[in-house]
Amino acid sequence: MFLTNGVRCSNVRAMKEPIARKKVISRRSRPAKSPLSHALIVSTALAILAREGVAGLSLRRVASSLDTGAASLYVYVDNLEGLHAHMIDAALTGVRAPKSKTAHWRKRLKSLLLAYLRALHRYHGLAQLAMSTIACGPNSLRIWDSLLGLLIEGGVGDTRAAWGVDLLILYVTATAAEHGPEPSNGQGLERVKRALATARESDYSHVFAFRDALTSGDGEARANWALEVMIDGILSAKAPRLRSPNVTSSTRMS
Amino acid sequence: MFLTNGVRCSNVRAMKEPIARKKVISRRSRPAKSPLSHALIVSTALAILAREGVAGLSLRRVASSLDTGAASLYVYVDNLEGLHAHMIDAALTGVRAPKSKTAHWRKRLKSLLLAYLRALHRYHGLAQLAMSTIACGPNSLRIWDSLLGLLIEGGVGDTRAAWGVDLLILYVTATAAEHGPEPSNGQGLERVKRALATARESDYSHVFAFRDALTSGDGEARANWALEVMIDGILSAKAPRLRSPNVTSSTRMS
DNA sequence: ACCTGAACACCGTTCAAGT
DNA sequence: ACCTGAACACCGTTCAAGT
Repeated sequence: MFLTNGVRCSNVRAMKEPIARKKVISRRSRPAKSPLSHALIVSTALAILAREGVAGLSLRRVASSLDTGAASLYVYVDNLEGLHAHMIDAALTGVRAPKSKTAHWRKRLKSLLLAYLRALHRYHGLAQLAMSTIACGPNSLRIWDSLLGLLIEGGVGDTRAAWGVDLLILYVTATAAEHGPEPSNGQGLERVKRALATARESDYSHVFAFRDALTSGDGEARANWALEVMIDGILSAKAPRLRSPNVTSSTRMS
Repeated sequence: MFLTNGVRCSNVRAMKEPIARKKVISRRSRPAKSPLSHALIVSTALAILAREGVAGLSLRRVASSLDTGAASLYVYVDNLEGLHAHMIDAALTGVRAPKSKTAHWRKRLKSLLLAYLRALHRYHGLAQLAMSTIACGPNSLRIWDSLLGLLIEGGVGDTRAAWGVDLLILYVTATAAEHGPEPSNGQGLERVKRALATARESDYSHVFAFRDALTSGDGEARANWALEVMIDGILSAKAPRLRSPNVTSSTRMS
């Protein structure tokens, strides 16, 4: 209730300030302008990200959306990076695997990873934040847990499961960051296509031969293919050899 | 000559300014303070990145290292993002695959990818730049070309080669960005370990069971394993099905 | 053609002061 | 306990003016 209200407030304020004067007549008639909270700050920040992308996101911008100064946020937020971490976790709320036994584990695994990909794509630039801040909030942990469970169900029960999950998540996050709906990346892709188009056969014969294949397919198609590749690889890979292959490690001694 | 000199100059100036007064007596005795150039700006920026990390890198900082104002750089550089792109390509200069036939293609492929990984790790935060700016300078093209050639040598001659190279490069770039030597990521890893340590078995049973495996191994060991996984996967994968599977695509008609 | 100072419109973060 | 204005030390980029 408060959350949605807060977000809408920020929406209104974002487009200049015509109503503002009419609404702020009395300081008594409303509860001290929706009493700032951690959740309100995070949801407002996500709303700004959705509307203006990563370039428009700043503590000052969030604060002005909330009709206050940036300093006020520091009661609820450690710093900008901390806010980013909480934004990521909040955006991952709905990301879940299909119910157990409704489909083959492999299908459910891919479904969860693609849901994660779509969540990152829902907000412009969220994936960039996810690349610079390793997410480890409750929603991230839940997703890790599900992924581990699905690989275990698929018979990958050793260190491969842990490293495999790491690989899968890293790939999805990175591909979202690279092929995200960000304007800068849109330009980036154009730049790449131009570079490929001007690559001469004498200099870069293989790039020349594959110049179309290199940029073919949309994001989801490529992600689909890459996930198949990695799952196949994880299934057929050897478990990595470590100093001590199972749980007992030096860290548990010290 | 000028490059190295420029870099050293910036090095000196970085640690306060004791010699400065003695050196800048005459404006005639030196060639208008090493005449600014694209290459000089890029190498100076890389030197700053190496010394102060991504947080210390800015156009103003580069300019002050070069004893001028930020505005002066715009003759040689489009903007900050353009500078980033050139820095990445410059840092990739020495990244090469071992000579043909000196080893199995698979060994040479991994060697090239690990050389790329090490190049990204040489400068703190360069990988982060590489994630936000798709590199497509001459050195990047050369690396792409080598990778494609090696996969082709390994019998992967269709669209898999193009998408496979994309996957491999994306992974290496992303893992360098995530496990980079950046202080922020150092903190990040600590945060993750703490989050894993406090994950309760009742909430996240699989994460709990694999909490050690999830953070075991150093960067290179994990990269090694992940590359094996992906190469295996690429070799055994089906070629992705597209509207038109080979070179001829709609883009060549228009 | 190249360089520059000053300005513009921003940042994150801190801190003394208010309530 | 919570909020705030003002300040600090920065940003990228533009532009008129100089040489």
